[in-house]
Amino acid sequence: MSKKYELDQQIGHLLRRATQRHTVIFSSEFDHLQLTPTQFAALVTIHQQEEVSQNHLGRLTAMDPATIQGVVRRLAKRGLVKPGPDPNDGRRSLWRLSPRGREVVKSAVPRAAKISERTLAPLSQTERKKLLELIRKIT
Amino acid sequence: MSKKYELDQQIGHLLRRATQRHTVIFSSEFDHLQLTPTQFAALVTIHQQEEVSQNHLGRLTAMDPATIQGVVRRLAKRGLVKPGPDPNDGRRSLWRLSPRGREVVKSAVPRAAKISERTLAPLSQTERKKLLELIRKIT
DNA sequence: CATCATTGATTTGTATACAAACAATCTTGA
DNA sequence: TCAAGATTGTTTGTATACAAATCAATGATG
Repeated sequence: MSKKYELDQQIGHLLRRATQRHTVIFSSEFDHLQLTPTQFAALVTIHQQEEVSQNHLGRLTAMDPATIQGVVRRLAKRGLVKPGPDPNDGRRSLWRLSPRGREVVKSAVPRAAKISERTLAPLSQTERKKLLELIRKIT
Repeated sequence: MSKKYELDQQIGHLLRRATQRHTVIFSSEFDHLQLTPTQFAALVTIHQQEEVSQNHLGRLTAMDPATIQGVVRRLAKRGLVKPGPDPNDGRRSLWRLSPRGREVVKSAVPRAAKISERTLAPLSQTERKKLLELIRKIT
């Protein structure tokens, strides 16, 4: 006797639904800054690295070369990041935050914490810890 | 003293990473059928409903009207689903599986179970249950 | 040092994902 | 019954996401 296939019990579907809810929360907090989750991830990571090549940035933020290319291009168009040459490697461009980019990161980080908080709001402190631990294991 | 902002400790980033890994597993199992996760979700749901309108299908699978439109259109182009008129509502089209669509679902469901299994492989049985329970809570 | 594999970045094509605006149709309430 | 509001589905535009092909530049190896 085969069990019925239930979408709501499949990890893939649940991941998708949870991501959707998180995205809604993210947009509501970042509405004024007009930043997407991936754009924010890229900005914060450039901030932490000071200076980083495009593909390396992609690896640090889990985006493939084609994806990070688009993200960086849009951030550059808005003047939040600036490219510079790599004296040791003619293929690379090294990306840095512009002054405006630094401002944005500064005002964004506290909001980002709030987003994680709101996303995990249905859970107790113990459950939050457990969830992060378990998700990390299947990553 | 402010703690450093760590991408790897944010629920949003972890959800994204876990989804990426799941997608890779999904693709490897469904390579021969050339089905995406959302396409499969739509097919299974039509199968369970026998007959369903486009927007309702979208709600059942957590896709907005614009997204489900594209998914259904691609499935229809491949002859896996067929539209019919709704005698009670001139706006609706009622979608059903084609014979070929039923075959695909039949061969796909066991593979889908395997995908969930592989995705959760790093976890014990207890942990799997716990993870599904916790993710469901933040959905 | 010449060759060949590797890496960095871009481009094209396909597939979600969703906001916003729209036309057609249906439902409801005064 | 009829006007107002809601629902169904489409279209446009923007933003991931990734495969695959390509080109330029670097690195490794004999």
